[in-house]
Amino acid sequence: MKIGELAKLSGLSAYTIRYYERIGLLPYADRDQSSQRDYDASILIWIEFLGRLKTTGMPIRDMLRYAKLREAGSMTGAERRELLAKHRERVRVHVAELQACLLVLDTKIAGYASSEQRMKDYDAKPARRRKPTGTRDTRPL
Amino acid sequence: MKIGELAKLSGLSAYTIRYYERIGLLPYADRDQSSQRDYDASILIWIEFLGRLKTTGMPIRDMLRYAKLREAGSMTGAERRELLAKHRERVRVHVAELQACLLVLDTKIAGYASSEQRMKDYDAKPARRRKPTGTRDTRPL
DNA sequence: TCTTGACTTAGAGTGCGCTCTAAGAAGTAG
DNA sequence: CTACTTCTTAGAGCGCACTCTAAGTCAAGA
Repeated sequence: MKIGELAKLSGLSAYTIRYYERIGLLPYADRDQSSQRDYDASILIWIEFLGRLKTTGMPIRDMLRYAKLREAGSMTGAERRELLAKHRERVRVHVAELQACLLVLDTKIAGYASSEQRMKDYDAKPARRRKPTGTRDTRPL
Repeated sequence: MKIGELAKLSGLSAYTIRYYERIGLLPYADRDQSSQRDYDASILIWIEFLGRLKTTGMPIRDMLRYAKLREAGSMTGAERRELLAKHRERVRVHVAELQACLLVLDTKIAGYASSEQRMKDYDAKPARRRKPTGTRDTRPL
């Protein structure tokens, strides 16, 4: 498989694939007789995993550390496990933060929605409006 | 409140506060007689909200759009609501992705843990080892 | 044969979000 | 008064992760 095809299958650009190889995130690829990269489909699994690390916000330098350990062989399993476990905890914390932010967003959006509702009420019957009693002020920021 | 104190209370650096003002994310602050910024505590609520937008991955240009709408007054409520609602959906999608990634990480970490266990077993009784039967190969990537 | 298009390399450029520098003014403690 | 800290500005610099350019090689199709 040439770099263009790998790009399509992996979702990375050919630029990015070469960049990843340059920095060591992807292993040096075999070249064909005209020194073009020739990939085995198995690389896709690794790229997919890198994508998950990236999605979860791992910086490239940490992925690189993982990649180096992986290349170093099976003796590095404990260290890799530790690296991933620490990362997992960070991701969990981040997910919890995001969920808290989602609650705030929900509240704010609901506030805007009720503002709009009050606007519509006002437009529909401007002479009949009265001080709201049971409804607290939900004017958004 | 001067910029240094606001920096402490908000968690932003004074550099960042000035930068945010420069680009329009924070309103132009009143200056005292010696032209130093003098803040009202109410700005903290806005900064906190910006922080949530940032945590959830909103780019500054979108925060800026929201800030401009906010400054433009209450007529922009519907547009702000829409902006936040779209953002909320993106965040929800992202959270779901992260949770999927967490499952993969869990599996991988469990794989390393069982590798280590097998290593220990091997070290403990190297003469008694046998082909695993009920246990599938959990060698991690 | 000619052209098209995908590939190669080293290295420059981009966009984001800060982060810091330089030079100077003003308030505060000893 | 002196020294120290905190502030002011405009603008330069940085780290990250790409993204692209330039100049050239190579193989396949009209």
